[in-house]
Amino acid sequence: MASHSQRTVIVTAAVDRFHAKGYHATGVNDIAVAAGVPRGSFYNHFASKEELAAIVLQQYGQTRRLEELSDPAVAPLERLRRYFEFLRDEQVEHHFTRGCLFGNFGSEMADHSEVLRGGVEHCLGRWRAALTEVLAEAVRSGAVRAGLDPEAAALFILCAWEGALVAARCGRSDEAFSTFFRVVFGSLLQPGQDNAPL
Amino acid sequence: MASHSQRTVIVTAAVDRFHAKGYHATGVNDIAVAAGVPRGSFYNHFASKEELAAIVLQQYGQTRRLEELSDPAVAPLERLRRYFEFLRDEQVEHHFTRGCLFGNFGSEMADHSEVLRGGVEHCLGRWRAALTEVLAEAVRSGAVRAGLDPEAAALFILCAWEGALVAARCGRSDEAFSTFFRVVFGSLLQPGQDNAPL
Amino acid sequence: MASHSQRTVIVTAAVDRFHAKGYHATGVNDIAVAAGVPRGSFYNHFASKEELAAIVLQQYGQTRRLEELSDPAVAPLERLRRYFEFLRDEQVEHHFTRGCLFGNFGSEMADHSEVLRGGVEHCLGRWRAALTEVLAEAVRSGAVRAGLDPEAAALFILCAWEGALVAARCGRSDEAFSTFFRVVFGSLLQPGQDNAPL
Amino acid sequence: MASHSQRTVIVTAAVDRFHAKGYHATGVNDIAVAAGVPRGSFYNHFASKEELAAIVLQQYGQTRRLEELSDPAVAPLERLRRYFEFLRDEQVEHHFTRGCLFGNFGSEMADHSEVLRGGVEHCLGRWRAALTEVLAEAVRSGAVRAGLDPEAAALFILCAWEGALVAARCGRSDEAFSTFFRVVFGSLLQPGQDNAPL
DNA sequence: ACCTCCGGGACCTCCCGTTGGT
DNA sequence: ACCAACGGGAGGTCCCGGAGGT
Repeated sequence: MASHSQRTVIVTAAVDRFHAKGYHATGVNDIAVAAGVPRGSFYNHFASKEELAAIVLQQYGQTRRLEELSDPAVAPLERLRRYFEFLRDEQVEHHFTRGCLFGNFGSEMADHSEVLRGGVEHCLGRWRAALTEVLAEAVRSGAVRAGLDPEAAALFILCAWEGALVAARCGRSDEAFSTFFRVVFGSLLQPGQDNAPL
Repeated sequence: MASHSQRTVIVTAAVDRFHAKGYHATGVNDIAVAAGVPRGSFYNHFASKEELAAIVLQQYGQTRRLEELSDPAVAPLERLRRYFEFLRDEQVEHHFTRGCLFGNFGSEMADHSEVLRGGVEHCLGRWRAALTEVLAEAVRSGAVRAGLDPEAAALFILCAWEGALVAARCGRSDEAFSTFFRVVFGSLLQPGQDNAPL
Repeated sequence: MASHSQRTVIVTAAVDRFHAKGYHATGVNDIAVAAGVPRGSFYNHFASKEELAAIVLQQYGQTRRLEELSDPAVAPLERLRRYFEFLRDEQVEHHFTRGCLFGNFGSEMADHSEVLRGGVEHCLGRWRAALTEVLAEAVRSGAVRAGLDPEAAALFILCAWEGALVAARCGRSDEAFSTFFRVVFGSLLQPGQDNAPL
Repeated sequence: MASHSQRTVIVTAAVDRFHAKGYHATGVNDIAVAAGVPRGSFYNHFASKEELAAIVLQQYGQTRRLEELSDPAVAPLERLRRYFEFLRDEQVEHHFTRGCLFGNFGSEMADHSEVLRGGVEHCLGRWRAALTEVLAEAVRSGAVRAGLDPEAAALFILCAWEGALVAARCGRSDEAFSTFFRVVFGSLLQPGQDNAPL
């Protein structure tokens, strides 16, 4: 049990460090220090830094609150908006730093680690699936036009969001976020066309 | 000239290495080897790896073919499409690896290097400005609806593209690219609404 | 114990190398080679070269035989003389090279490393305290005149000795040492005045 | 001529840098930057860093104001006191940093560079000779007791001073200096013995 | 005569992963 | 099961000195 809790402590610390500094810039030692465990015990719990990173990806995924996307108490489009507002607020709190661990790892590691590329792919897939479901609901409820392809829209919106994160980090401003909201909720997901605000 | 040949060689090699492996995973030695210069000579040309990376950013920017975006011989929307087709083909040739150096550096380094964050911001700004100009032309020519805000659309499209690059790398597929084209050219930039393909 | 044996080996080697070559001219690698340990292990034991140097200072202090200065079996003045004869003989054995690590580090590093400056200050303070005690005993026993201020005399003698070390190294002769003995024991610490040999 | 003045600029800058940082910690580049000359031109003027250091030693010697020690307008003992007050004030101005370049180079380099060891020896010899002369005058004038050996006293005082410099640097206080003055001028060079203040 | 550029080598530091003893 | 100690190797940086062109 002790070992299990220690493992949890390491993973939690690793989520934070990897998110803050990226894969290469985070040392095994950084993580051990942040977790308050002796460095030497690291390899009792994880075969390698890479394996830990894959676990961290899963753990980070559980903080993405995908369950809120399927809350039946809220209208689908409103749910979607609230969801991205949550993501946006998270970034604002961090002063537009850190971005999304999926995008960060994808960008830094996809070409160099099959396990991390696959991990990010899996996580993004689950994310996309959740978005797809919300959008499908919205179509069914008539909140968006019938012709919208939920799967494609989910992918596109997800890409736009990930790109907006990078732009916001580099610009240290929320312009990319506000534009994201304007386009996605004011135009892309609007039934009519006359009121397209973009 | 001869006196700068070695510097140029280093920058060229560095563009390739940084693009392929990212900032942290690329060693000064990697670059020196790739450039075929002794590593001891590196600091005769660049104050630091970070400074070189900033120069690499500029150099990479010059391979983005922004000038094609202002070719008056081609209709604005067609120009824009061809431009992103060029970017897409580049990725396909690399089998969906590497992505965009701007996004890569932005994601990996924006929080940790002011000079690189600023460099990416600057490059993205020039990129966005070029996109804005094309879109403004498209509006003036009636190719897209009059209400479109060229500046906002440019930022959004740029974000969507950067996100698509990450998704394509992680999925090793062009689905993100084809979706990008469907949405951007089939819906976002369409004057009418009946044909919205998304 | 075994777990500290390597650390001890490194410190011992470092005392020798720092003493022989000074701080800057001694590389971490020099020390590792002298100690017979792989250089990669160095930072398992010491946070930095500077930290090791501080430890070396303490270790060197323990070879200064301060305990001989408080040997009650020998008359205070005789004790003092024997003590400096020991120091002198050490230098003669080394053919007037190396000098005193305290003086060397003080001269080379005091302005550039607070930790080493403080370390030298501390060591010199303990040295001075031991000298002060001997001189106070000598005053109490009447071996030197009652008016002598032991604390001031200790500092002065210590300074004169450190200076003599530098002079002897540069002159490759013991003239500075013999003069030191003539003045200190023949004049400064003499009760009478007729026999002042200087 | 231009080359000669440039050489002078380099030497002047080198005196300052070597004095402030020591031999090893001062790079040829540091000196070139401080002198405002291109680094590459350094070896047009000096065969090596070591050669420059030897020249710097001479140059530094000319700032020691040895001529003041032979000013016939001032009584010998007063001259001597004023001289060391000048040296002391110099240190106080620098907040007890830097010390004496002779002692610094002697301590750091005597064992490792014959040319610098010899240079320091020569400079200290000239210094000692000047002190010897003042002391001999003092003896002749009856200001100090007839039995004093000027040559030995000069060496001893010089050693005590050099040691005091190191102690003052490490302690960041003038205690070593004030003690030096008390002992040298209050005791060592006093004709009588009853008033010996130490 | 000058000085840009060059370059082999070494600097201190720290990496990630393993081993051996408790 | 744990973890201090280990270790081979590489990290970015900078050294002093020379070579070659202006």
